[in-house]
Amino acid sequence: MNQVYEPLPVSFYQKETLNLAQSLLGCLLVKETNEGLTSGYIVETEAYKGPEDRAAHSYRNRRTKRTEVMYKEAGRIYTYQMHTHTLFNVVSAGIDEPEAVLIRAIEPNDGVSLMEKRRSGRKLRDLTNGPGKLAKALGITMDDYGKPLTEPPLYLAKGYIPKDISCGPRIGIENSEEARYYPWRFWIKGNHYVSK
DNA sequence: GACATGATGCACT
DNA sequence: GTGCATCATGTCT
Repeated sequence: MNQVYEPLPVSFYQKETLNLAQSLLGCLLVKETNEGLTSGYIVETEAYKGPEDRAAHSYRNRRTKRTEVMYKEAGRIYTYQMHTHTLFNVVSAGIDEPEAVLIRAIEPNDGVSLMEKRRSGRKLRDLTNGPGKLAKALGITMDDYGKPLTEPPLYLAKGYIPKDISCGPRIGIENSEEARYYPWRFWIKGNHYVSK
């Protein structure tokens, strides 16, 4: 299949994690598979900041097989399994700085019918408005773990500049004590496809 | 090897 | 709003 979008360069990812989490909003997330090309504009993200962030997998520098890619350079893919779902993160910060940005929701763009098929015929709005949902809709799996986001089959491309960004506490980390209140979740204000 | 846990989603009330 | 399926991963033994 021909590549129809130009991947963003690695320099795009080389910024402070909270900054990157906001910069990702409006970018086009593209996945190419044998079944076809699917894409969506990122509308919701969450930043996870390394050793001091109680909610991060890399809290207290916990370096395991799962978190290993977080210690690599920015712009790599960090996927992991949660219950029966795959969640997709963008690795941020420098070498040995285990930070990442979770992509929580996208706005469907290309390949909507394929995404509907992968999501058992659910309606447009329910296709990609959650981290597990968008991974399934785009066909993101653990096979993508550790690969660079700067080339197919999974990459980011230029999208649009969001008009207005909101922030608030992250979702689903109630057991993370003080970290549960950090306003490190970002979304495009008023967007129809934000998860909550 | 055994066991506890969860950055979720879905069905149900 | 509440309950729970379900399994990879991490930790302890």
